Amino acid sequence: MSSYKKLDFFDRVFKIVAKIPKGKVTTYGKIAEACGIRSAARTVGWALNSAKNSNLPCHRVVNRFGALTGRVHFGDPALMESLLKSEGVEFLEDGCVNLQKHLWTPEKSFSNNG
DNA sequence: AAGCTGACCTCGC
DNA sequence: GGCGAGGCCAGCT
Repeated sequence: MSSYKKLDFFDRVFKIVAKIPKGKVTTYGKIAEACGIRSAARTVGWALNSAKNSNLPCHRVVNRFGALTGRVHFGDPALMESLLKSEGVEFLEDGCVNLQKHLWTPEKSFSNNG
């Protein structure tokens, strides 16, 4: 079943990111893995690049360190912090998100053509 | 049309 | 355990 359209993976990311619960954050790898391809972690980021044009909560997506890498696309890192903090997400001295508390794992339930 | 780049992660030595 | 290279997909030049 590896004959699915390529764009399918791309869309897959949008659906997952769109399903991220408020006050939670996930990582690119988790999304990529949920899509079925953990190696496509960077593609997930690229997907968000186009997703930033949508209403997807891109700010809830961070790297495995919890650092807000997409700050460049948001304009300012404080903006993402403000958004996340507003949702109740805690930050560490390093400026990273408390993944151990807010780390959310995407569900692959929808992967069943749902 | 071909090649490089991009918000990353995982594997190999 | 640390460093280096590979992988995935799409967009831009």
